[in-house]
Amino acid sequence: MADNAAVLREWYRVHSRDLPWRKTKDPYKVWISEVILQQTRVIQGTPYYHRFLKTFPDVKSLASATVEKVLGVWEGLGYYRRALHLHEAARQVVEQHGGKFPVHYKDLIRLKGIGDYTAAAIASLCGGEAVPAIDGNVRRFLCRLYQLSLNPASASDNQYLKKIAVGFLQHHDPGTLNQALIEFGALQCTPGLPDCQMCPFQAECLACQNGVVELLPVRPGRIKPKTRYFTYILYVWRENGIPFVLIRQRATKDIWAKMYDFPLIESTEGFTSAEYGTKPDSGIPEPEPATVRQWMSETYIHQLTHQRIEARFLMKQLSAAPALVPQGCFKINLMEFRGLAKPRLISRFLDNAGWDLR
DNA sequence: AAGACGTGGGA
DNA sequence: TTCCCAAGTCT
Repeated sequence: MADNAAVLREWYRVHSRDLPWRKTKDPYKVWISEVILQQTRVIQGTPYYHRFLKTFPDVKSLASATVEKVLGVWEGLGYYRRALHLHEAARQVVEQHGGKFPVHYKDLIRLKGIGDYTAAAIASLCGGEAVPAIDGNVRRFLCRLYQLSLNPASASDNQYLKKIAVGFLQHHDPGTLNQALIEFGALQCTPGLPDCQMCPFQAECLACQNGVVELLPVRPGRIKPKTRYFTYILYVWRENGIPFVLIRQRATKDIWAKMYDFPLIESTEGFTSAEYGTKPDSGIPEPEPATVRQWMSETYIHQLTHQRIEARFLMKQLSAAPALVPQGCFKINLMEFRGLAKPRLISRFLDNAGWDLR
């Protein structure tokens, strides 16, 4: 084959973006950037990269932080499990590597939240290891270049793709080559409407020659999002004129693991304020003291990749703090709650209807 | 091995 | 409005 690696290096020399995490070979910083960029656009992740490193400049500061603090910095980025894994992996590094962040694939792959791609990226960028870092960009480029209808769920297909990528890493700086492969997929060999006229591989690209660029790589079938109906119950009261609410920390299995929101009734259908309490599964008992007045918010539609949440907020204003706090809930002053990590849905509600709570 | 896990942006 | 995502990992 023509020297694709050389073509790619030259393309990268000319076209690579000046991204903040490319200025360093510190594996800690590269790790943070790689995790932030998982399933996340550069434009969306960049402010978080700066904020995260400012808050946690090194692995030890991250390891010694509380999980609440880590989640708080991550608030708004999504896929919050990443923040939990980051925290856990930092502790692993302190305990198992004396706080020195590893740069070898075999060590990296053992860390929580670091999979095949991220381990290879850090190992090649920071350790010079010749391991292929195949992300969505690289997969797209290679599948098109060689017209491969690989099954993304097939382990053997992915092994095959790795062998092809390794071919690009021979005799050169593997970190730079991996970066170049990724950048090429991100900027030139884009998912939709790539500008193949401008592509240095135009003559060699099998997908381009055969007019199947748009069909590759093969995408897994998409599942239609399921609708869930949330009715949040907001117990609101005042202490010395300051508004308080009842909140709770979410479980680890469902969406928004370990983040904070309000007591919640989930139903198979939405129900109205009037229906609240009349349906069998509208659980939470009437508080003591009794509700002074209550009203229902408008419906908030929260569209996610795999689910659509229709949420409403039933405000129940109490004359004083509830005598009995439901299991798992606790009282908090509304201002303090603003400082806790919460899903976007809750932030939106607070920004929007927060006035009602005063 | 398939499904879950978020968000904001663009077509 | 609705759909498709964007530098994956975990279970």
